[in-house]
Amino acid sequence: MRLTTKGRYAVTAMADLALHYETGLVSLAEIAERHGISQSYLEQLFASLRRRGLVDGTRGPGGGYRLSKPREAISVADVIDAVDESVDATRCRGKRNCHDNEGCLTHDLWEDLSNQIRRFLTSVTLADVIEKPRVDVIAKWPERNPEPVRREASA
Amino acid sequence: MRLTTKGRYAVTAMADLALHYETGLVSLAEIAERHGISQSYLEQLFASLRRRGLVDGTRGPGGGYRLSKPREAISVADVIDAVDESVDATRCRGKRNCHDNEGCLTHDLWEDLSNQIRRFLTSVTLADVIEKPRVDVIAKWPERNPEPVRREASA
DNA sequence: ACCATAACCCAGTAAATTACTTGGTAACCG
DNA sequence: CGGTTACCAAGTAATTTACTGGGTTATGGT
Repeated sequence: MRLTTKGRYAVTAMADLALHYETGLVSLAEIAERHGISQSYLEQLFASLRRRGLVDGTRGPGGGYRLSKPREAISVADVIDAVDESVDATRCRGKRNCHDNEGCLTHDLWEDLSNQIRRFLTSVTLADVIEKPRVDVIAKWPERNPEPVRREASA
Repeated sequence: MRLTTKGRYAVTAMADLALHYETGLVSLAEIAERHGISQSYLEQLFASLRRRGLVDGTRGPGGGYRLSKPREAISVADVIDAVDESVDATRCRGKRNCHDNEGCLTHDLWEDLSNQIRRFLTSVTLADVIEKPRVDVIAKWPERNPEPVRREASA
């Protein structure tokens, strides 16, 4: 399972682009400055984002980056996938060969967890990120067993 | 966000204990053998699990470990917490000082993600893990925006 | 009493990954 | 034509993970 500073930086930078969508192009120098991220590191991340078609770059003075799609059309999952490779929680990367060429005892668990995470990150767009009403409210799901330990399953 | 082999090993080992709950004590040698995990590494993990009161150990010949509570009373989150420290996805570990001593642009997002993950892992017990009907079914939530990018919200 | 077995404990290390640096080239604008 | 910015490739420092080694302590069997 991969979810590190790299992915966080990428989402932060993309959120920045989303915020300044009308302003026009945003340079990496600005983003680096605003969020305290190494500019060269950002360049690497944007190389990936560009390859995935999430941003367009323009060179020369006054150049910079902009989102290649509307803010509502880019999910956080898209961004993380681009730089982080995957949010897969299984060891076998989906193939069911974790132990002795068959699924390990916990394979299904990690697969399910991966699906949950993916479902959540896919449901949140850059537009959601930059408008402040907590996305937790947006993505609210019924809580079934918030405290499974201390009580009988009454439902 | 931390969710690595360490946590997976721990959950696998605990699931093994859950499976052999009636049999009595299970030695680390058995677990190591069955799942291809280094025994010394397991010892470290079980030190943490013991400190958290999730398992009881018995020394001497015929000794080993057993769950200190019923299988239904131990969640996957308990296990991962014990060895992995946290499944917190934020950089600031919950404190809102990610950038310039205030919450960064994406703080809420990671906090919400952490809550989602926690909610899921808390809802799955060791009993769920070892009985095969996919826990995905158990923890099934209504899908709101499975593919937000490519279609209108028709629901 | 003794020995084998297992938990228990501490500290070190190899491998992998992440985060970042350095040093360039290519397009664009005035 | 010179400065600015994206774009590209490779190397390195720091951190973390996964694992090893060398012990001590409790217990059960003979």
